[in-house]
Amino acid sequence: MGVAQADTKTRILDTAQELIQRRGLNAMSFQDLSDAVGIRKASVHHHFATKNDMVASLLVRYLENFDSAVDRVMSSRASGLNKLERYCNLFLETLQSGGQDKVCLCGMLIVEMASLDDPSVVLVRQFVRSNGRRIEAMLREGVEDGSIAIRGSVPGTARLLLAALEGSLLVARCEGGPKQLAENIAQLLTLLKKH
Amino acid sequence: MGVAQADTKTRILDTAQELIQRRGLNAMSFQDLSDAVGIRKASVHHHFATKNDMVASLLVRYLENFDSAVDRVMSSRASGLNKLERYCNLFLETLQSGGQDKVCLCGMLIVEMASLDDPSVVLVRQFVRSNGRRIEAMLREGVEDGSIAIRGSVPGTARLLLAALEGSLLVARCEGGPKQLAENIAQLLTLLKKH
DNA sequence: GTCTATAGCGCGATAGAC
DNA sequence: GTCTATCGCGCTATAGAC
Repeated sequence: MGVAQADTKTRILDTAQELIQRRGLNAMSFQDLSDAVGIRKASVHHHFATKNDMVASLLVRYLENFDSAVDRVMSSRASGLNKLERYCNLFLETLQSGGQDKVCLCGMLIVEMASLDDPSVVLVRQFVRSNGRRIEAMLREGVEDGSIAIRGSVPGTARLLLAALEGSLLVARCEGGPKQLAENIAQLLTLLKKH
Repeated sequence: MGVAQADTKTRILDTAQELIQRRGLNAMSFQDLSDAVGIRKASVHHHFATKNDMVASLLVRYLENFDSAVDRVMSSRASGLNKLERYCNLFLETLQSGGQDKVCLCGMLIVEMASLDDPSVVLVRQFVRSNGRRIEAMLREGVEDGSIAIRGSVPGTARLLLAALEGSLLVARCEGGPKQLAENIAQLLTLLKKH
């Protein structure tokens, strides 16, 4: 068998994710997917009956992958601050992976939330809540191990941090690119570091 | 003459801004505008030949209005921190004005930048650069008058602040609403306040 | 400045052969 | 699982009467 090519369903999802993160949900069509994957539009519909089904599948996969990546960061032996730094770098990888100009899939879909149907809306909200909670956990660890000093509440700081990361992804792609995002992350960590 | 109704062009722009901030550029059509304003689609085209012309006009007006609002904030006699607080509240007003669920027009258009043509792209970039510079000015004032203490560079802090505001607008509309945004702003100011 | 009417296209989605 | 073909709709944009 040798190295198998990713199955069609996966290739469709990969392409869809790339296009949505770059252009947005409403600027991506089944025709775009069909062109990129190299099959016909009707064949795309065979794998995903409707556009909303596709987005929902995409979100499930994205949340799983992101969660796994965060698991890996959190299960390391590093300090709270160090874990947080590696968590922030997940967003940097998002911007850089594939081509450029990508934002967080959920950041994009929050903006286009009015175009989403029921299952997808819930999943986007879940991403925000889940990441908020995990940032909280890292902050608490950092406070306990002495690597982080926060002003204000832990949940408040966590929510601000997530918002700052999503916003930095946005702004970076119109001014400064990955280098700008890296600077924003460094600045964020400076604010949290215990001096 | 009494109280004149806003002219048609203005009413079209008002509606377009509302719809774009709520749903996105690609989810707003000339038909939507025509329905909301109460004239026919062709009449909308009389005022704005193409969609891109309309977005460009909208951005020019938005940048002017936002700049004026920032002028008013900056020309007051308040401390640097106080000015910054009032500046942040401009974003809170954005979310609350009209209906709800609105994000910054430029935040929305950064996300949909791939769908923009030349004049509009430049204007969105200009918004980011201009606001970055003005936040820098307020930070410097605050450092001088002793109301603000920053860690890291002034330009770095300014860029992070703008990104955090844009991101907070996004996240707030999917979790927590205006109350959440207000909390994020309070948290931001806490980080900057000299203790 | 507003209207009716329509061109021309791309979209999401479906039917049915292979 | 992929294909050809097509439906029905909404979109941006234009032509031309009033």
